[in-house]
Amino acid sequence: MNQAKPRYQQLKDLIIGRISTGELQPEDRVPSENELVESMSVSRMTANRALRELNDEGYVERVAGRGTFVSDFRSQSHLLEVHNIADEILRRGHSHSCEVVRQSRQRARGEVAKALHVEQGTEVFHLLLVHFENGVPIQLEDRHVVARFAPDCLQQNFESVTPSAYLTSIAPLQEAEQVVRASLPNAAVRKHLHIEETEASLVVIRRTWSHGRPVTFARLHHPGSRYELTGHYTPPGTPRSTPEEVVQLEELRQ
Amino acid sequence: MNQAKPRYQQLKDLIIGRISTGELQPEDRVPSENELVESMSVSRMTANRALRELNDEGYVERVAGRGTFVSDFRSQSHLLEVHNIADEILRRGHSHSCEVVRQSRQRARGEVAKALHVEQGTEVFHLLLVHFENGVPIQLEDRHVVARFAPDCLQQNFESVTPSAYLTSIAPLQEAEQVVRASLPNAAVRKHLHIEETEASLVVIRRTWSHGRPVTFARLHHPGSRYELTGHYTPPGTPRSTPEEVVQLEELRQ
DNA sequence: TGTACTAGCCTGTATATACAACTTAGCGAG
DNA sequence: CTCGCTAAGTTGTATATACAGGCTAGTACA
Repeated sequence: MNQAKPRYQQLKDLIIGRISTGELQPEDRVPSENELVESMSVSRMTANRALRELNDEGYVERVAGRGTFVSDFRSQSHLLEVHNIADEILRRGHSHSCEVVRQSRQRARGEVAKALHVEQGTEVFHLLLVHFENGVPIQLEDRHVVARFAPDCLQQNFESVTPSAYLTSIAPLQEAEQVVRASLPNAAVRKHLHIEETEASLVVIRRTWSHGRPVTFARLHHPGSRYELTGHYTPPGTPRSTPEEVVQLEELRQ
Repeated sequence: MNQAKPRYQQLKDLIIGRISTGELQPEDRVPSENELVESMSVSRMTANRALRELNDEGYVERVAGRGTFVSDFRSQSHLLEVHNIADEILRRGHSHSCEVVRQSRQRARGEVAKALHVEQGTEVFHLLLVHFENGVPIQLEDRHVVARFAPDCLQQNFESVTPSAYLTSIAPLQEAEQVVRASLPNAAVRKHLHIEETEASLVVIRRTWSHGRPVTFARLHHPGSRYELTGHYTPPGTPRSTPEEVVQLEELRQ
């Protein structure tokens, strides 16, 4: 059942791994194509494809004549792009960890049943996870999953596999809706996110479909002082903004 | 000064051109790699790279053994879509009104100067407007505009023409960046939005460009209890959601 | 000492070739 | 007629090779 991944993908995974463990820090030099040819026994074109795709995906930056270097920030992502908190953190070159607060079987009630298009009392799984960026809590994930789409959900270890990765493995994402809200979090949320009573939280409510049916419904709480959504809009046919401009925006955010 | 584009990019441009003129419709078959080898006199690897990147970018879908086909269009709106509060309100069938709190000439300082890429002390206009939906305050718009792009800004009556309409009339929007944050508003913001001390606000910080230069920088404050951003995501090739499902989401928001 | 140049590394692109896996149409045996 | 096989076309991947062009450090020369 386990397909052997293509060689260029193995190279990408290897390098992403080194970035995510912190072995490679932003600005660090990534092995050159010729070094990968030597050490990994691949052709230069294969090494080229791996590094080029990592460049396109924003993990690294390549400079002809100098080399390939780990990126500092993620290139623009659409606000609505369905993103995975773990990938987002890793792409920033930071470490991601996850703590499972609850992983249980429940009967769908009220809002959850309505959102998932199931009858009251239908079996669902409930996940409550805290995601950490460099040890600091950055997201409280409160997720319900329709049980029959994910029968082995309770057996998963979500401290090593992220729910996003698990869910896309059992059901391909086909559609998603998001609502973004600002609110004052209750005591339980404040406790998990380590925030003050006077701090707002940014809440993303997301529902995703597969095969025409709602599969999962999640409320993602973030500390207002440590998290924001960013986006970039360019009408068709406009030249990309230069990295310099993006840096300007970074400063502006402080 | 004009570099010759690489061959694979020329192929991509050619195919994108055929799609944008309508010569190639969604679901239509795109020339295969071997056909491009013949007709364009390139190697198969070059044709492969062009089609593979068009696939990664969502223009086409490739199926091993069958061929390459134009994707169903990606006209879904992004959360990031630059929207106009007045249009949004009118679209909901509600009434929009606007109160001008301040409309003055200023010298750019600190964050504003940096965001607009101008020297400290450059002349800018400052607008402070409150937008109402059915008489209820829904947005506090705190906007700075580079003066030389909008010389008659102070003469405008923003209670009848919205700033968005005015600004697009003087300078075509070419690029925009947004940051979305949750925060606890200060007393002034609370007063204008008629909200309690214990209510969070959703803040959209938006910067827009025209002709390669920042033109305006706005902070849009919204009451957390009465405003939210919504979005919808559909990967290429997925059937659209039915109106019924959207209605379901509306209910869910209550 | 200072400047100019070059050797060596790096990425970027392009080609020719090869094999694997998937899909479909068509053909042939039963 | 139907089932199954095969051949041809397609994408997916991998390799070896080649040349162009950017960058840098170190060397040779003035």
